Amino acid sequence: MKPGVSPDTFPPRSHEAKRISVVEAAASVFCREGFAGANIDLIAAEAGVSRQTVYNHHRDKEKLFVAVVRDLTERCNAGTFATIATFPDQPSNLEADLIGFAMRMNRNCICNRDGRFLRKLIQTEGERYPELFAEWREQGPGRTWSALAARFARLAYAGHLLIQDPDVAARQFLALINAELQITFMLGGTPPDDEVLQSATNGVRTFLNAFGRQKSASHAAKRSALVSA
Amino acid sequence: MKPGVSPDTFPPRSHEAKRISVVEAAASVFCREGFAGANIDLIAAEAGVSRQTVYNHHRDKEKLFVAVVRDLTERCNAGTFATIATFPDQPSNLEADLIGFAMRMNRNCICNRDGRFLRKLIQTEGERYPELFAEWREQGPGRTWSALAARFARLAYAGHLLIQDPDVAARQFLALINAELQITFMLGGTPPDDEVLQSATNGVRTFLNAFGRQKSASHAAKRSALVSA
DNA sequence: GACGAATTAGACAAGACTGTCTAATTTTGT
DNA sequence: ACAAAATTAGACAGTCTTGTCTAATTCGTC
Repeated sequence: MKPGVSPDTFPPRSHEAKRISVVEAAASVFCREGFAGANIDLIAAEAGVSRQTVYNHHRDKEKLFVAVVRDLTERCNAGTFATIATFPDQPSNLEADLIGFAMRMNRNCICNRDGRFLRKLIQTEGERYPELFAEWREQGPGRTWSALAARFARLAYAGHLLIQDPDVAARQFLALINAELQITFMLGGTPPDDEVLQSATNGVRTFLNAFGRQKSASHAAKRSALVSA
Repeated sequence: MKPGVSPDTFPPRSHEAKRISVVEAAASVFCREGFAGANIDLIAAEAGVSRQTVYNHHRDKEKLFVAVVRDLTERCNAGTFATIATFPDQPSNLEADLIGFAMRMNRNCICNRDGRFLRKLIQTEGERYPELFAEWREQGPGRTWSALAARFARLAYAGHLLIQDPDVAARQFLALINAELQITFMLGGTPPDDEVLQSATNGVRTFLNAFGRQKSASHAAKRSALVSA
């Protein structure tokens, strides 16, 4: 090879930029192919670096994998806490505000690249790295659910909801707003916006029918529509 | 193939018994190691046959994988429809009957070996075999959800529930009764019986609060308990 | 008991992958 | 501009895996 001018990307990237490139490419390949099927040469090519650079930054395949999971976990947690911070503590329109929040949760934490990748890695390799994913479990869902439960408890205390156990309500809220996306998630896909909205809307309505102070207006309206049909 | 006397134990097993052994062992290994990581020698050893026998029954690794998925899909569907047949159409105690049904769904369709294995294979290899899993999707969740929705529609028509959209209600029912088991499922584990019961109970109560004719007694009781606390 | 089909253990070629090494080149800090 | 550090392409040994083949053995059935 005779590189008078690097034919790669426009400018050469820094040391740190390459480390990031490698981890990103590795995340993509590990998700697509699984740990065993992932190929270091492919990761290097996808990151736009040489194989040796991959080994320079991360001693071996296993260390690289751990780095990928830690990176995804950290970013997902940050995104999730940032999104929970937008929880509607003083709702003007409870249903609309909760649907908005549900959409933000889905878009920023569950359907985005990091969320999908981390979920897939947990599903496929979780049993192989118990300690690594135990760490994720404590830092991620454990604290996330507590934080969300606290917000629901506040809403209940303020009289907007009737909740017995805020932890249960928080888990059920998350389950409900994703109820219609399960199949897509299982196959690793990204649901289109309108499906996400549909699932969030249906989920929030059912949640409010269960935990709201009275069954929501939309429910009653559709009930009479059903009767007349 | 007429097995007049079937020596199921250590003595030599029949042709058909070996085919089953191979598929079972393959399911286990594919789940544990993923498609790429699965090793034919290991499958053969785990099935108690020679490697050549594996190749005799199934031309190659990919055909073996497809056979495993078809086998699991078929058994899971059969189990699911059998369980849906036990849906409480004429409930004496709606909450108790639905909790019982939820437990049967969890135990016979979701937490059992076939359910866990099939779910894991879909998650890990779903993107690699679009047509295979599209088939599963139509035959499995597609028909399952319809069948369950029909049962809920009947309950609603008989006046036991207030449901606008039975399909949405069916999906939300399944989401709710598993809401507390998500993490365990993600990591491929089997939740203990008491957790399954807890999740089913909480899920059914919330479901009935949302879709029942009035909020359930247990809810009202706990609500006053909460207020007094 | 005997015959054909199935099974077994093992060898085998072909290919893929990991992780190391080297020598040349490029980038970065000063 | 210069020296140190990082990066690159490529070769390489060692290992593993798949799928085929063969020759010996066992099984099912008459």
